[in-house]
Amino acid sequence: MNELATKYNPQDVEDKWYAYWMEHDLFHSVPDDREPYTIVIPPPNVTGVLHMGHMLNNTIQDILVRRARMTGKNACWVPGTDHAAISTEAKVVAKLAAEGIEKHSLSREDFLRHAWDWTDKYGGIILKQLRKLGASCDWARTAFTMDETRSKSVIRVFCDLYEKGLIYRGVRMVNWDPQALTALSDEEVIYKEEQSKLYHLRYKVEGDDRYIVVATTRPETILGDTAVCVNPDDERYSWLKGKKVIVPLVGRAVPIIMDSYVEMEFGTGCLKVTPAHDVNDYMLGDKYNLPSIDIFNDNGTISEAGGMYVGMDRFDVRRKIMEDLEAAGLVEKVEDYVNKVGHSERTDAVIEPKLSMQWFVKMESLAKPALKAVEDDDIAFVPAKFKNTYRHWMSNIKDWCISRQLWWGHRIPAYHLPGGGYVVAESDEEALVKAIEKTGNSALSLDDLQRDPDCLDTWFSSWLWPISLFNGILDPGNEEFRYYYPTSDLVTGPDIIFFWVARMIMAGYEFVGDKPFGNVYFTGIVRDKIGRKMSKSLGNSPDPLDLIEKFGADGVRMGIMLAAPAGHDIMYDDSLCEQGRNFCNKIWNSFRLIKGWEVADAAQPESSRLAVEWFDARLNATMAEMADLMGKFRISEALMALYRLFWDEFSSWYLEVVKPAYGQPVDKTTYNETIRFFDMLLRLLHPFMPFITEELWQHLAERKEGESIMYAQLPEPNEADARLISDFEHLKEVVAGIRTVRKQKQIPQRDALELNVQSRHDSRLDPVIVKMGNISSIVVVEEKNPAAAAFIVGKAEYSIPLADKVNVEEEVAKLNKDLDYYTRFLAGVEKKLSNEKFVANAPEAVVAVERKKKADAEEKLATIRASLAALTK
RNA sequence: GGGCGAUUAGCUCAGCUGGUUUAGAGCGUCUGCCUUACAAGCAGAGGGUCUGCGGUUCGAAUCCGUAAUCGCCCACCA
Repeated sequence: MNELATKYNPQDVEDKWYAYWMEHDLFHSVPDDREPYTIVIPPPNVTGVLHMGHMLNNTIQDILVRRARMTGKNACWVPGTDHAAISTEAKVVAKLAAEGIEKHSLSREDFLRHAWDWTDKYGGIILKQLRKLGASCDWARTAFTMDETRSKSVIRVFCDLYEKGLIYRGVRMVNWDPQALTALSDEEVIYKEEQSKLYHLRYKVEGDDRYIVVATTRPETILGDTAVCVNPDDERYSWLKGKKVIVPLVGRAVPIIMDSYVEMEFGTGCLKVTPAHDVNDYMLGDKYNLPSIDIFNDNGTISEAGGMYVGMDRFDVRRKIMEDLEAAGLVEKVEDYVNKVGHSERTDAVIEPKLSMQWFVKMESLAKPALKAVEDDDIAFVPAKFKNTYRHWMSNIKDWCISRQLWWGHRIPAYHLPGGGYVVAESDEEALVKAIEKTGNSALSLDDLQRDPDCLDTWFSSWLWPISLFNGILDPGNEEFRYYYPTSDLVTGPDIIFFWVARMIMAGYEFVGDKPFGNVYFTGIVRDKIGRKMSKSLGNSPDPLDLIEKFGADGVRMGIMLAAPAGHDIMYDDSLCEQGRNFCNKIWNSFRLIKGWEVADAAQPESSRLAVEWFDARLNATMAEMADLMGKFRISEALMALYRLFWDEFSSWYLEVVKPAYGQPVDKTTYNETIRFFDMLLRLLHPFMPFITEELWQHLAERKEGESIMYAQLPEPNEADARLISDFEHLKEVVAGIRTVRKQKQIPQRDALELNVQSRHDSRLDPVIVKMGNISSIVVVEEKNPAAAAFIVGKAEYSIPLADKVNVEEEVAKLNKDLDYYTRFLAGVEKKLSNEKFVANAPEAVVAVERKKKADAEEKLATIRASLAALTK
């Protein structure tokens, strides 16, 4: 088998095994008697490409799913994509624009045809990329938020909520994206701190030669001013009561209103009121019945209503109007000012608050059971700290603006009637029936009904995902839904806790009456080495596919997982992947070693028998530790435990002990046990590193066609012999001591040495010491041989007689160092024990530990003193 | 403005209800080694007054208070 390359080459195996798994349909799940384990993928944007965040997220899901499969569960990981209304529509609009086609020069139907073409062309690339990663998704179940079942589910839910009175339509101040030309929900607005200016403008008082100064960050909106507001308690302005001021440049006289909303300390204490373009001003306008002048077109240019600068962009106007105000002597001063500006999450355009007719969902009643479920840990958040964030949002929840002025998405199933009013229905036919019923006009035809032009927020389909994937909205009694729902774990980023997680929980209780999942694992955000978020614009995000090419999928998975505790951001660096790749190589070479052995019908050496016994215990201990850690979603710690088991215990110790001398065969018993261990290690590794483990597992024994490590089971660990494990730890130190002596005295490994030992309690593992240290014999001595190099392990002193090679002074110095250390250590323990309060108050067990420490230290000191005496007599 | 979280070795992090021989791991660093599985490796070594200050306690990285720094979330001061 040593014709195998000395280096593992992932490219030779990855695609091969993925194809094998697919060919044998190993990812597919159907309901059966086993316990289900279900994960639904957070659907990536249909036209997106894989980035580091997906990489982390999907690696975790694959680990959970593969492990579940290997512990006897019926694991089902459902993949799919999201239509991503705004961002997909934006991409299509941009593509059309590049071809010289304006969106609105097309009919809705033609535009949608282009959008579907685009989706067919670029859609699902990301799912193909996930295969490179090894994702064991049940591809036969691949869904799309705009496929038939999901679309019908969305419409059904809309109608249901409408019937329940939880959906309403009305004119409200909403977040307007002037680039995407649509309303957004509050969650889709990202506030960014920006360096801007605070402009102090002079408003002349009507019929007076005085003026007042108003501070604003948005001078262009004076075109829509319909009042100026001051605090009623502000004595500086009490003289203004009942007066009017003239809006600069515009020349409109507007009233002074007085409201305690205005902070006297801020700016000049005078607030200009533009009800159409600011949420608070809207509130004031409402309260004081002010006119509202909408000065913007939908695209952010000045409208006719603005009266000046018509057609100019809002930011150009800001510059221009300041010039004009300056020229007119109406600018008091301009200050630097840092404020927060809302940007569209999808297009990054600066949000414009805008009054418009939109559809909303009343959230309060939906939030109640969803909040309780998380409070009660019926749905567990990992890490739990996100409960705080969730609680806060849920208990201050606002109505959800669900309409978007887009064409790409689920069209709102509302039909406007000729004489005003509307009906909501799941189909055109039903709408007509309802319309006739409502109007009493039996002559109505479909042509008389105007379907509402708006689409629904993307998240209005995503929040149904765990339900609609199993057709639980349209057919809640179906077998699959009853089997797979509620799903087990959800793995996602904390950035979509409100967008998605919270809403799925609400949907679960509202539409099914049960939670959508049991645990939510929040991943960290992948950052670069210096802590910056990975982003396209910074160019600091590696392409995951390049990494897979370079380090292998297993190496990348391993590397990224080593650094990823739940909820902690991860600092990505290529060295992590290198570590993963190196580990693959280590596994590969261990395999080469074992497969290179010749097997003989010989007696098993005692050292090998002991090593087998020990490693069996070690393996079981780690299996138990991993099960515990995985149960707590401490995945990276479980992986680290396994990494160390394989590398430090199995490769560095077990294999070195049982490895036959060069050219010698290995006995059959040891060989079989070694294969058994390797098989079990591969199983443990498989969820983390699916490809290399499949490759080696297939080589390890004859396998039937279609057989796979994917379904090799992980047994419950046995009770591990803790005593044997700790004895072996002692042994490792002894061997290390021998190695140190060899190194210091420049004695090659091939020269056998005698080992002396004093005050030792156990000789059970001596054959292993003999083999690992190349020891000719272990001799128990009463007194230290002065011509021997010594070292202490635990309470025992070991020494290697070396005659002339030993420098007595050095040995004495070494012993004195130990003497000093343990003397001080003993002093510390004695101090504790002589403290009456400690002995009186500390638990008995703790005191006993200290007494044991004291006794051990005294015994050790006695040994050291005796050796020193022997050396210096 | 409110809240939450963090601060432990050069880096990334464990350290769970205070008491595991005077704080652990991985990576990196340094020193030897091309030893017949693996230099993507092997054998070793060094490295921390647990962010500062105060408190509680027989005992504090761990609990409390406080300050600083960083991060995140929420909020209608233009």
